[in-house]
Amino acid sequence: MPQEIKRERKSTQSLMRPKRDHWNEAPLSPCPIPDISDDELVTISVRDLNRTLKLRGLTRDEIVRMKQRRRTLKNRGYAASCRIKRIEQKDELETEKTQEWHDMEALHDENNRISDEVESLKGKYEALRKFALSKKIPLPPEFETT
Amino acid sequence: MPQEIKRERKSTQSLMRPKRDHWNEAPLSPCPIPDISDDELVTISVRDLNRTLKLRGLTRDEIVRMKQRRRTLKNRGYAASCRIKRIEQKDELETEKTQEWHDMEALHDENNRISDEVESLKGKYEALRKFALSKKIPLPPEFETT
DNA sequence: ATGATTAGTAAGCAA
DNA sequence: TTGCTTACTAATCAT
Repeated sequence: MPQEIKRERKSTQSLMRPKRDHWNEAPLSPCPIPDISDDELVTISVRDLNRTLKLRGLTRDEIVRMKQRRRTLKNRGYAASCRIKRIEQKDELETEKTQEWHDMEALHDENNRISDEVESLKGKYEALRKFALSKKIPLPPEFETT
Repeated sequence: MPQEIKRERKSTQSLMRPKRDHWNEAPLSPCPIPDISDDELVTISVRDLNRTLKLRGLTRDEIVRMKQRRRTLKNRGYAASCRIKRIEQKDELETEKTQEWHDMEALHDENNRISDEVESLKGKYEALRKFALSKKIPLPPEFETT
């Protein structure tokens, strides 16, 4: 039973991303030319980088590796900001949630306040009605019910 | 200026594999010993795995690599469920948020309803009071104000 | 040993 | 080419 193999360099139609298998891949190649710090390498413009590489007389292969290293360093930064963005969005959601919770509480309080007012008014109204009745005043029909 | 701090990978040495040109080259020898599928390798118990490996007469180094591959495959699964968990939690937060939004709307409606009731009662009370006054009935002090 | 989580890496997509 | 997002790996931590 053969293992699942290899690395599909050009998976054309697959909607799903191919599973990577690092076991069949080459190890990382170290920075070919120390002399340019990583900070510089990611910061420098493409144009300046090319010029610098030419000036130092690097071979084609070394140039390719420098380019790759640049890409890798950039990717490192992208990944980091992607993670930061993710947790920020999560924090944002949680903040909004607690805010809504507070708003809800306020609405509940307001609700209770108004409900009390309703009760109070009902009592007042009823008291007035009873007072009128006690004075033997015939009330119009709209005041007959509680 | 110091480079950014990179986390040390201690056991790189033992994982070193022969160099291979980056892409488009047949793998020299698949690291894991075929004959045991990845599915089996992650599923099987440690005890059974050890027994199987012994039976097949693998070298110490091969055994170590099989163990490492097992760990790697497990890690792959852990990472996957970690990602799933993350998006599930996000979905959960969003669901709760929309739920709270609906609850808020309901509370607002209820609030308006009760406010209307208050207005209605105030009107009724005032009407009754005016009616009483029109009948020249002296009202007790608690009914004097609106 | 197992499971979870993190940073780093490359693939693939989008602009 | 650049930036972002994803799956995967190894390291690290906790159990």
